[in-house]
Amino acid sequence: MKTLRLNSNDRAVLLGSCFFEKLPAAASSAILDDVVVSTHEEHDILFGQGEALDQVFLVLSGLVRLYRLGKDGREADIAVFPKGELFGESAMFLGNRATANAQAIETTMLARIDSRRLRKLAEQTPEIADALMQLLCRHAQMAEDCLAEDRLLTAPQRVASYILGNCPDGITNFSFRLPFQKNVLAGKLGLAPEALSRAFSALRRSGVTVKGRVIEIHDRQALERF
Amino acid sequence: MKTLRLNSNDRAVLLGSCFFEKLPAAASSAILDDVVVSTHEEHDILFGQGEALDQVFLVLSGLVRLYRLGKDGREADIAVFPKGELFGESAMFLGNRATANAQAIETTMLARIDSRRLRKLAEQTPEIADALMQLLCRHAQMAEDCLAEDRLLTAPQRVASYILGNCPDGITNFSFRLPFQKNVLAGKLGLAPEALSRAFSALRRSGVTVKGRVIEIHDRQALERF
DNA sequence: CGGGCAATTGAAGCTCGTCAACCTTAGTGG
DNA sequence: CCACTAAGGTTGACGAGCTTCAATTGCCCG
Repeated sequence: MKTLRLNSNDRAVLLGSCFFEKLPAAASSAILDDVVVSTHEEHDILFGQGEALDQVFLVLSGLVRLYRLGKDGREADIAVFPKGELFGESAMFLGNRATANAQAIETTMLARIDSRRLRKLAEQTPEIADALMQLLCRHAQMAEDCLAEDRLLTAPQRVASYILGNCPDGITNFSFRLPFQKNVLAGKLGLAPEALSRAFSALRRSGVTVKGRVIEIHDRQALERF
Repeated sequence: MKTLRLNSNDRAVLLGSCFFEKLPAAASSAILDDVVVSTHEEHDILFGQGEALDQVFLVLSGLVRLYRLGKDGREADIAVFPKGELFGESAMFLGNRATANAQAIETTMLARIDSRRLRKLAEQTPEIADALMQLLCRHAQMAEDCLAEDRLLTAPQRVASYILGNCPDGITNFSFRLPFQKNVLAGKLGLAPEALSRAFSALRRSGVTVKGRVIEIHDRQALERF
């Protein structure tokens, strides 16, 4: 891991991210004042469950996976964060201890924000507090969505749901590229890689073709009915 | 559903709840200024997924279940809120739309707080904003915990984990009473009632006895190893 | 004592995880 | 240009774990 200062490109990514987007410029630059940038290789562990954690992270490039470990060493993914996502914010309110592990899935650049300072800024600036609440809310929703899908849907249905989530409304014919390896998608959906493979096979009958990372939907209706 | 004003007992429950506990008195009474109380029978639906929702709820007595519906009518529990818990707060930040259904599991009294007003108060009062962030964080964690347990643990392990969560540290012999029907516990753990039953059977061999709603642990170590 | 509901138990079926083998692709070096 | 390798992905076979349905037991409150 190397640490750097913030360059202008990084700054653009930060300001364009979901969290900073709606903040007034003054608030943003107050936060960005002492941001540090770090780079990580694929498979690098960013922090581990239970460790002290006094920073909040924003993905400048690459991909980060949040997961927990079972007693037997098995891993369960909680979330996957692409470029522009802020994560690690919950430690801020839970005694500065990480509640999960974080790992870089690809070569990744992170912006690191001091959480104590951010919290102080949130006290002084209602807009920042509001942005934080929206972020927490979004993350809570993501987890609840996952939980509900895990409990209500079968593997092919979860995959169908993921595909539909990437397909604009009112279009029957559509194609898009997975933003990561199938491996990662499987983890995100709570499936073994083999199960994901079989799910794709099952969806072929409903007009889904998969070539490498490219997914084509030929009949949106059929997917929705699945 | 009947609606009432706030009496002194309700007020005590509110002020003693996790959310209000740490708030300065001025902030609390500002919020409680226009609180309304409503009563509900067992099985009453409090609100439904997708409905407009401009209130936040606090359980004064009884029990509330948050759940989502699958296409086939099956239900997946997201959370169960006992007395003193605040819920429905996420709608505040997501366009005032409920993202799940809520149902009274028992005869229940709710305090209803206008969410627009609460949000305004949060802007003006950093302590309220902070309490909200902690609440959101706790709820996010609860969902993540559930998700991780669902994915990492078998049914008996999840039940063991639930029992251990109700058993103070450093004690080998312990007994407590379930705060709700086994039915509800099954839902909370993402199990069919039959599966919960079988899980209890399996745990008998590890020193857990169940009589009605009373659970006895005779060997904490054995449970932890499970 | 009996009705009704929760809880338990049994049997059957389905979904998914696991293990192993195989295929495909890309990258490497002769 | 082609053989070789390595890693991701796919397929098959099998078993574990949970759901479902059905029947039974246990329990509370009339």
